[in-house]
Amino acid sequence: MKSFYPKNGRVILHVDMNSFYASVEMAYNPALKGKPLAIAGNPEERRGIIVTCSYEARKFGVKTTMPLWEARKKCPDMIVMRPNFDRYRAASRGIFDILRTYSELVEPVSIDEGYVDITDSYELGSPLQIAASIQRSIKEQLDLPCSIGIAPNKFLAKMASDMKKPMGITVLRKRDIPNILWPLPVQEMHGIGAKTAEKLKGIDILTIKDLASGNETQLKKVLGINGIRLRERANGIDSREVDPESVYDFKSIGNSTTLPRDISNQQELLAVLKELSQKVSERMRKKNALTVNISVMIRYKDRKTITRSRKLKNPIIKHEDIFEAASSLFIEHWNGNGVRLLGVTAQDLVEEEDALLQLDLFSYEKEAKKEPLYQALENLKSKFGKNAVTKGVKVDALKKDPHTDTSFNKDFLYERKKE
DNA sequence: TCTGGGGTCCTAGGACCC
DNA sequence: TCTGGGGTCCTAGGACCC
Repeated sequence: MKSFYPKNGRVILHVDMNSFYASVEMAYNPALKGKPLAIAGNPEERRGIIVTCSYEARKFGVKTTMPLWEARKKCPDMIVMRPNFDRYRAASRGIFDILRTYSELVEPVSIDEGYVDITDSYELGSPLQIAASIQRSIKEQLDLPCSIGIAPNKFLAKMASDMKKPMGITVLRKRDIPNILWPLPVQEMHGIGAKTAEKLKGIDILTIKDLASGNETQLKKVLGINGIRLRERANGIDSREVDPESVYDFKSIGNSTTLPRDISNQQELLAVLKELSQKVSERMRKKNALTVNISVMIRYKDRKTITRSRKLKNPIIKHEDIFEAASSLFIEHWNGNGVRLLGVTAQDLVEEEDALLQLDLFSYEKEAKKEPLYQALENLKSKFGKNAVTKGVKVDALKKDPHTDTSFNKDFLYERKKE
């Protein structure tokens, strides 16, 4: 079995839940099984789009992101439910707990899909046996269906999991690429959407095979660096590792909302921004993240959407500070027309320690002009509390300080931190 | 009768510095 | 009088995915 894979290669699974939200509802209420079911937002609040639907509903042509009225026209007997996110999150936790019993190298990529590196799990059986066991466990323990792709890298595993649904298991070896991957139209590829497919059509690239042998200079001209990467993927090359830590790696935290009706009253809009700021702040606290960049999104009633962002001098986390940044951005850029959607996003997140470092350096630059370093640090300490003085600050601050005292080393500073 | 909300990554142009 | 070229930061927007 191991000889199926290149020497020293990896064995990666991509586990993809089938119509996840709908399946969770069916597991929760088995009377729904076998029926056309859609999870959709409330049309009264202008959130009436299909989020997920069961395979029975798909038979009628119902698709994700389709407006609810259109889906109902196609499938009048469809059962429609509002999303129960707590339920889905609980199911998701259960799934990843199961996956982690097969390998420690589990990387969730969204609520309903993830990669598992089973290269070192050979004692549990062949890759095919492991995949079958995972699929069975998830079905038996949680009553949820999934499809699994088995391949030597993430990209191929992802493509493979898409090939048999529901409850499929697909092996995609390097040598299968010409027969299985290459005949597919290029837009089937993960990472290629309508726009990219259109651009590729312009240079006569229609299938993944065309892309695999495409002219690099031409691809770079049309798609930039992404063109080169897509060509690599089309050839089955992908060196990304399965990274269990990436879940903790947040780049931004944002909340947005489509308003139940278009609003052009500034007070009302500011009230919405305030609520969004509070939500963002709350989520940041849960993750111990601060931000140095706030952005606001405004979608007007004609659906024209703008985003405006601002870099901040100091990291913030309090909802008042977020609201202040968001509201000033809004007031500066809102054109007065009716607003359909508002969003607030904290971009450029920094961890608490790094944030203190930035805070300190900023303050230090001011202080250092008048006092020697040790005095400046004392002042910082009294201002921001002892935790404000972190190891990072000292090292950087020392580098910058013209009055550096060599006895003023890191050890001393570590001690200070412990106080 | 319309078209959600959560993200990531990349590009491009202007400011600014050397 | 006539102006280079590289690098980085900031901002806005686009493309894509689930």
